[in-house]
Amino acid sequence: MDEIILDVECFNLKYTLECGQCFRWKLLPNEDNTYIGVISDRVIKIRQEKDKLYIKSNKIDNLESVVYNYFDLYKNYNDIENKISKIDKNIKKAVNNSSGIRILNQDFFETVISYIISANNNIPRISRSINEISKRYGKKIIFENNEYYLFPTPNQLANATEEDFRRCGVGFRAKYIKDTVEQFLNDNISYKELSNKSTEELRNTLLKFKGIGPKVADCILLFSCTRGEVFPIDVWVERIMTSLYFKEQKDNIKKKDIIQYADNEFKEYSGIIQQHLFYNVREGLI
DNA sequence: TGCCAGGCCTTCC
DNA sequence: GGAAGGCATGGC
Repeated sequence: MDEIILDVECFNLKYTLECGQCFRWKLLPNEDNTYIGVISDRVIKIRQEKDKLYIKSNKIDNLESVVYNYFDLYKNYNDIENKISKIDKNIKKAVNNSSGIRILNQDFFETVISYIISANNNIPRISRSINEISKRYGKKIIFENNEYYLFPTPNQLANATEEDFRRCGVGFRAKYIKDTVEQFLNDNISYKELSNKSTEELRNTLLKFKGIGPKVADCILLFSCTRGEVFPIDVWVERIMTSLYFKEQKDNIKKKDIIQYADNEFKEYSGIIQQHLFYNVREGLI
């Protein structure tokens, strides 16, 4: 099997895949810092040693550009981390703890469904549900004698019922998923067309789907639409932002106030800062 | 047992 | 437009 080797800078595979923005990558036991997962139409096995990535796949054509795009390797994160470290001492500390996190560019439809599932849910169960949906409806790929499944297209999910989704463990979100799949099919939604919209327009489009509220919309915008200026606020980020920046008013702080703070202070780097904060607070580092 | 999980929808004011 | 209550399910 061919393997490609890429030089990278300011990149940490572990932090990037374990900071909660994606749900399907699996750390292989008995292999050092090696992950296996799916990017668009192929299975990827990837390992990092210092500033080198070692990558294998069932599909070798365009592999380099697919990996570059997915892991956002075209961008200079040294510059970004230097800039945001100057914002304040909290950010500096967080970035120092998790240097090398990158914002992934994930598939739009998969991200929409994944984050609908994420609402009021926990990460292990989110992963199980997404894997179950892929296994039942996605294309099977054999790689190194194991079976993997692509995330299904809207067409592949066209005949799945609400009850079918419920069997994948998504609970009350089944009807939201069913509804969203129907909208994708009826309106023939393609990311290519949506990508021309402004962030505000695109958010409003997403908010029309059942099961997508402000937080889920912002995650979709950040993790699959290259909108780095959004600042998704979940319970963890709300907690840490309140304790870091709103200590005096902690009893009546609103999400609106936190978003305004991020807009003013973090600006176009809100998204990457949010990921550092999320990783740090969940790992108990700050 | 009761509470929580990367919130959102519906109902009611 | 804003505040409550309900929601599937599994882990702790």
